Parts: sequence; C-alpha cells; structure tokens
Amino acid sequence: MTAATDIASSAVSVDAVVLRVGADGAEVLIHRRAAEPFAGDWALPGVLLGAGERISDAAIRAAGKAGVSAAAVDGVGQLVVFDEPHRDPRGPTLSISAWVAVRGFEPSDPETARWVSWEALPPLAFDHTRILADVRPVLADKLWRDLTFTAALTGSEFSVRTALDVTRSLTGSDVDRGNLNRTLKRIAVRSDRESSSGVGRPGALWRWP
Amino acid sequence: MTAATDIASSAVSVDAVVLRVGADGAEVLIHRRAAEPFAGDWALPGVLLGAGERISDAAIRAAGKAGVSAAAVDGVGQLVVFDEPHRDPRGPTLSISAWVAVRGFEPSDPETARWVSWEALPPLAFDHTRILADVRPVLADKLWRDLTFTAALTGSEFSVRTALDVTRSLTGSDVDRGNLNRTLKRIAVRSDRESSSGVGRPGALWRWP
DNA sequence: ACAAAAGTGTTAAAATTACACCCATGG
DNA sequence: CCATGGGTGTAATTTTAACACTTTTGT
Repeated sequence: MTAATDIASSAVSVDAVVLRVGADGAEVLIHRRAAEPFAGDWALPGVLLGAGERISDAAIRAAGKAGVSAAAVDGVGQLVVFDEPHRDPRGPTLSISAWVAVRGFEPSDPETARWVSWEALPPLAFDHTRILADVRPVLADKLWRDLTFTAALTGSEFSVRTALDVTRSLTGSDVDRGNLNRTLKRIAVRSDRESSSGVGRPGALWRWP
Repeated sequence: MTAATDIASSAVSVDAVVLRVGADGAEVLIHRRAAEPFAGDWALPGVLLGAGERISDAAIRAAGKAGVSAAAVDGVGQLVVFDEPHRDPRGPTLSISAWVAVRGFEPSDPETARWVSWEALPPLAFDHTRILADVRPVLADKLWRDLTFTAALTGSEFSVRTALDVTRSLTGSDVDRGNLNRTLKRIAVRSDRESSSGVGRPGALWRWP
C-alpha cells in the first residue's frame, strides 16, 4: 500500500487567481461554476490536484476551465494555503491558491467567464472572496520586487501607464508617476516609443533585462 | 461519495520547522526517523495531514513526534508547499512546511532528537535539506517584520543579545547592535534589567506590546 | 491654444549602514 | 584596571515620498 491511497487526508484543490493587465490595471478572471456545489455562481477556477501533479500544472489546468489555453499563460506561482475545514460543503478540502498570469485571452461568452477589477468583484462561491482579499496584499508585495511575477504580469513590453494602473489596482492607492519611472529605471530597460493610446504625449516602452 | 474519498490526489504531509532560541540563535529541531523510509536518519518531524485537520494542528502534532508537548509551543505558521513528485519514495506527497516556535523543550535522548544550528545541519532525509535551505530566507524576512512570528520565537521577554543571535542565525550575516537596538525601540517596549549571563554590563530586556 | 499624458528635476523626510565613544559589570 | 558586553551618538548614504515644472502629442 502506498502513501497516496492509505490515508484519510483532506482533498487538495488548486484555485487559480488568473490575472491580466486590462483597462483597470490588474484584473481577475472569474467564471460561472458548471457543477455543484454553487453551480451557476461566480468563482475562481479551481481543480482537484491530481496525484503527482505539480501545483503550477494544476493552476494552468484550472485556468483552462475558464477557457484559457495553456499557450496564453505567461507564468504561475503558488500563494497561500487555505485550510478552514468547512470552506467546502462537500467536506474538508485544502485550497492552494496560485497566481496565473495570462496575455491575450478574452472569454468567448461573458456570461460564463469575465475579467473583473478588484473593486468590482461580485459575490463568489466558497471562500473565494476571502481568498482574493487575503491574496491581494501578497500580490501587491510581489509587484516590482518579485521580477518573475511582475514580468509575467506585465508581459515583455509595457508602458508606464500600464505600470501605474497595475500598481494602483493591487495596492489600492495611487502611485507617483515620476517615482515609479525611477523604479523602472533601476530594474528594467527602455526600448522604443509608443502612442496608440491616442491623446497625450506618447510614452516609452519598458522591457525586462 | 465525498470529495475526500473519490479522487486520486497526492498525499499531504506537514513538515515542521521547529525553532527555539538557543546559544547559537535560532536552532532547528531534528529527530531520527522511526519508520521507513529513511528509518534512523535525521529529518524534520512530519505527519500526514488528517482530513479536516488544520495545518497548524498538524504542525504541532509533528513537533510532538520529536517529543515537544503542545504546551511548549508558542506559535505556528505556514511557509511553503513543496510539490516535487519524487520527493517521497512512497509516492507523490505534498509537503506543507510550517514554522513552530517552541520554548523550554530539551530532548530526553540526544540520539533521537536534538537542536542544531543552521550551520551544523547533518544530511537529512527526503528533501528536508532543500526545504530548510528554501525556508531560511523566508524566516529571515519575517523576522522583526512579522511580529507574530518574531514574538513567538523570542518569547515574551528577551535581551538584545538574543535578538542579535537570532538575526545572525537566520540571515547568515552579522548585524549592528546599535541599529538593532533602534529597531527594537520602534516595535517593542523595555521592561527592567538583567545580567545572569555573567560577564559584561547587564542589558535591558524587551517585551512585546 | 489647450488639454491630456509623459518626462525630468528638486527637495524633505525616513530608513539603512557603518562607525565611534562611553558605561556597567566580573575577575 | 582591564576585558567583556551593553547603551547611545553621529554622520554618510540610500530610499521613499511628494510636488513642480517642462515636453510632446491630438483636437
């Protein structure tokens, strides 16, 4: 008998905090649950962790349940484990939360999956509201300090506007453009220029070294 | 059928990084494994997480395997999840690492369990050497910033000497006494005095607010 | 010309770092 | 009185923060 079959452990799920950079800065992907419990409710995409499966692989699989293809994923990382015994009505289930950075994905059906800003989150199934509340400061702390996370989120090239929006959306407060520009000068490199946004002076693009 | 029984998930263990403040600063408790695999080898105390069991409870239970009574535990907290599929020869097993701060425990048999400094760690079973290496900077980061962790580790009253030793043992480098004193002035409060250590000028004791 | 957005400069405050010097105790 | 360890002071550097001013674009 093996360790994987002879013990009565909690089930283990991986709940994905799928992030992209949108108009409101960092946005979270939520989808409507197809199965019970909480069928039809908005929730973070989650899967049960398979035997021997890596957490990052499970997180990508979870993002897939909301329509995200593995090719659209730029990075994954673990966050916090939630172990409250009654968080799942089916029985004790651990939730390992993980961030998944995604680029270029738009849900086909906005009734089934959609991007939401951190300020406009609807009520979510399970303890997912709590998960997002707990996880937001962790993400804010990683920003501009954990370069793996930050680069995955921003993509290879990004504007100062993007940087400002992402920071504000995760920290909840405004940041100074000049100061953030100096931070970028320390940790990133400039490339060409860009405007496209329309009005105003075009800004530089930043890349990761 | 419930979520806890119908899936083929990895087993979940909680491995305790049991810490105390000793002569070398923060020290880790290791014990000899009683069962296979790695029977007789030094390892972190670990347990399989029971269904519905809290991670902190499992961590205390794990510390108990090395002889620590629950009453000696001052605090517990989760650290990192290790998910490498071959880390346990019995089969895929997650390891949730957790810190456990302990006061006033001395192993009865030094051949079965002992406190070791971070510099003098013997080879450990499983990936436990790797776990400690990964976890040390996380603990160093928590020190003097996560007050729950710090207070549990130092105990209610501690000297500057203790503070210095703990910092050096976790960061690996020396800290300035004057500067650390000022940090304490910001986050803690003084009480009376103490010497007992013998030689040298007696120092103040610090307490948590 | 004007508004909007980006770039740069300046300055004050705070934190970090590295020392230096003086004080209290045991032997 | 001297070695050992503790407390306080100081100064240079770096980081953080807040704000002002200039530049480039579209309308």
